[in-house]
Amino acid sequence: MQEKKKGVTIYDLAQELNVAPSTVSRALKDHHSIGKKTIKAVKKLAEKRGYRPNTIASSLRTNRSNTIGIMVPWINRPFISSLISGIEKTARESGYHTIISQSNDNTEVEIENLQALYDSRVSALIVSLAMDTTEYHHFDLFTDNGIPVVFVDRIPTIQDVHKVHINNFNAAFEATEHLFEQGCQRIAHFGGALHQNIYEDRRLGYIAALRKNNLDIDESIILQSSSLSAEEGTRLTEQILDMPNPPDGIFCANDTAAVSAIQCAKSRGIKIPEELAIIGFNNDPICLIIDPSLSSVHHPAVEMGEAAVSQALAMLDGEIGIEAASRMTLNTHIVVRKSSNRKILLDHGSI
Amino acid sequence: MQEKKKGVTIYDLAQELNVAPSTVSRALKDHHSIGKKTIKAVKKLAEKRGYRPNTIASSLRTNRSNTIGIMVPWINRPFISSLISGIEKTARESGYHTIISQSNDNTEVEIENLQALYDSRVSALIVSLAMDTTEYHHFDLFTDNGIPVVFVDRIPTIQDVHKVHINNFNAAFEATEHLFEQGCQRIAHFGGALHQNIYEDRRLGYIAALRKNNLDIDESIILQSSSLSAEEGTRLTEQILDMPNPPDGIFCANDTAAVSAIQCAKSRGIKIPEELAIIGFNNDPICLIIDPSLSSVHHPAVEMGEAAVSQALAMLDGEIGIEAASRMTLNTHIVVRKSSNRKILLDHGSI
DNA sequence: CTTCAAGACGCAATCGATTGCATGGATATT
DNA sequence: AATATCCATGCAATCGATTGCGTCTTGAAG
Repeated sequence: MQEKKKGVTIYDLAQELNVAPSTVSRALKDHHSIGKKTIKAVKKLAEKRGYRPNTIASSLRTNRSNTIGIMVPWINRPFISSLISGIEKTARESGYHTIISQSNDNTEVEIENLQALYDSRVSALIVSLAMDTTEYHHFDLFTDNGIPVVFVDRIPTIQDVHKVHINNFNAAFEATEHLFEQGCQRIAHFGGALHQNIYEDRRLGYIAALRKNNLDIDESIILQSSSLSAEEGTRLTEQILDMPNPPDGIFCANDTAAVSAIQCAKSRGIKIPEELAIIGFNNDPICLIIDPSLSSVHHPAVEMGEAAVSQALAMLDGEIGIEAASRMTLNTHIVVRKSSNRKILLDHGSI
Repeated sequence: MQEKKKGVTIYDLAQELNVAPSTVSRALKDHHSIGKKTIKAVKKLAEKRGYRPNTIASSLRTNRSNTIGIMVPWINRPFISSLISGIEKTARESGYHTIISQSNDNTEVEIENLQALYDSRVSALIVSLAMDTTEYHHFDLFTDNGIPVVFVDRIPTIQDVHKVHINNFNAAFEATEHLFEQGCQRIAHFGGALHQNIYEDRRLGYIAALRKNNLDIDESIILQSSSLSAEEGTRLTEQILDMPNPPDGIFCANDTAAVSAIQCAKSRGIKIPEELAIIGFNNDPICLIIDPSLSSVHHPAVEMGEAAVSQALAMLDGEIGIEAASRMTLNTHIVVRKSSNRKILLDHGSI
């Protein structure tokens, strides 16, 4: 009964069956050149002895770790954890493990942890950049060594990389135009750090929507925050509500700050959406919790994770060149809820 | 400039420096028996050639993967993603990687993925059980082979395992008593699957609090739900509000369902907390979003992750026997917010 | 000048699985 | 019956790093 602490290896099985380890190895994976009875015997004994393959040894020999590395700013954010969930699920279904690392939105930590991910020889890497990352040479280690790198959501501004993202420009355009259609004439924007293209694109989409509908573009109500945290949302909201001519709509680049905006406006007795219509971004669960419920742009987190893994695997299979660049753009749609619904709409889905 | 696709190894460095690979290996880790100039030369060349250790080879040789496996029901839940965040951070600081797997609350998936985690020879395993897991033999693979297993939050009912958890009984007791102190005389309870000890303990703590304060124990307002989802929360709330003598307080075993209860009660025009006081469990971010803000039991997710890693590492270091059983119980405290605050309190922290 | 010791480094086995090539036996072909 | 063919399996190198032990150099002590 006393199990060997070292675990069962193919050598143990080979010895017990009087065959070569190579035969055991082949038998376990139904190699055609191994006899049927041998295969059966090997598998039976493997089962009996509780044999489990040592993927470390296998990885060393084959030079394939079957592991996908993830680098994200934070794990415990609704969007990111859903993204990871999608990655893990898809990876597992394809026989890959998922190894995870967070940068805490700090480029230096990102660099450090990327090295560790490389050291463990991940088969592919999926990345959402730290907020302050503006240089990308730390990814050369991977690309130079033929390891696929797929960027998701927060992607580099350079061209020759593989990306999975949404069309932030269009999404922002639609969200802003939605506010206009609801009668807003003076729409503010709360954005994030502009060197992150997602925030830059959202800003541009917002501006384009204003232009198209002949609304003034007033820089004093186009605000940026490096974190778009709840506190920042409150601060920005107070700032615009204190203005002599406050806006009648806000397009906010995330839901966290949008919720703060709702709470702040409510506390001032401002009616939402009548006096101030608000739409957020991400379609986080809190959209349904806040009262009035928050309209938002649906951000397909799980699907993005799945798509990123698909891209990575396609590169590993040689279907897409690693040196090449690819781009996969997923669809978003706005979800109209009470915070922006001034008219009775029968529309894009609601609560 | 053309990098070898295979990457630089200690053999490459050894050859270039005319020393043995063993010398390079030792030099890279400052082995005392290697001369200072040699060490310097090796490190310099390693840097120059962009050498990165192959942890797979190292793991095979040393039989130590420096990887901690995580098995959780879902990644994208506030509590779990914070737990993972704590695990990843602590593990990384100790030189360990984190490999992640989700069971989708399904025992069969849990078993399957655990095998894969074993195959990759994780150094230790941290687990929060699937909702329907009631047998634990699939963990024998690890314990029989000397791999530390630490259970977190959703832990087995058996004794001889290592656990990190909170005192659910006490937490529930305090939460329930808090409602009593606020004047509630008929307190309902929404619980989870009772074969999961966390829900059983919360139920027992609730009952004990009723007993202590001489309140009736009415089974008709002690409800269970296997998921405690938002939908289930709504259903249970409607059920009790439809009763001829509805309760004046609810202690709910998670925040998701508690939020539904608030929304459902509000929609019926019931005043919270005056007519119905509610307290949840977990202290999820949504507690601050819902109006009125939700009182809850603070569940130290990140700290639990840290503690679990500490336990696992202590076992790896031999400070704690692997066969033995240990238990680490973290403190909770109730956070009183508007949903249960009938009196003006100066208390355990608030919004 | 000899001896001993410490310091510095190399040799070769090892971890477990994989795989190209070789080999032995059985079956089939003429 | 002899040769060709195929099937099943074994041999041994390999992946990259680690490590016990042996060897050689050099400086110091006697």
